[in-house]
Amino acid sequence: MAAAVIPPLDLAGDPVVAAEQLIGWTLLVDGVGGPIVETEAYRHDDPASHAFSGQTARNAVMFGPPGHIYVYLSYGIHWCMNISCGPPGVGSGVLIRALEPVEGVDRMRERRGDRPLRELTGGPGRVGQALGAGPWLAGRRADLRPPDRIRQVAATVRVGISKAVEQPWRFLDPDSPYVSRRPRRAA
DNA sequence: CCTAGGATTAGCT
DNA sequence: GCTAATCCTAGGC
Repeated sequence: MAAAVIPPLDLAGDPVVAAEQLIGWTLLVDGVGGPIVETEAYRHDDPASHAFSGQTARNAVMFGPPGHIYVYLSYGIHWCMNISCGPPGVGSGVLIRALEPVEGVDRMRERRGDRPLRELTGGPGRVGQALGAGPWLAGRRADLRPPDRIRQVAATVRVGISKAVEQPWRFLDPDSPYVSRRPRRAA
């Protein structure tokens, strides 16, 4: 029988490509995490990107080497996790919007409360909380493991932004119950 | 210095 | 469906 084809992962190039390839890869922080099922790409020349206005102390990780963790505080409450992409100096990344809670579920529940699996890591703020994200993770190398199986990948428009809203740069596994919300088709 | 607003979520109507 | 919670950052004065 044919060997399973592991999708390639190239974080050093276009974050849109990386965001699609990352679906199915397992992300761990100190052993806690699981397969990524939803991402969004943020290009350097993208008005919706934190890197759009140039490098600052806060977004510096996006301008560093690919494969490192960029965290930011959303709405003053939620620490969201990204993986830096592209060649150093450019400034791009992929937001991790949802993953399947597989490794360290107990620790996720310690951090998120005793909630059903679907509510542990479905949403960028939830992923951050479940994996213990905060400023202390900034710049750490992302712990990524290859997919254990092939997944479907659907592209939709991104969520919660006010600029470049038409770009279909959100990717998700349409068969996973752990995505943050049902897919909406790109216009 | 001061202010507006955000890559969101939870809880209530 | 609507909105409060909560705080950091960029940008304007």
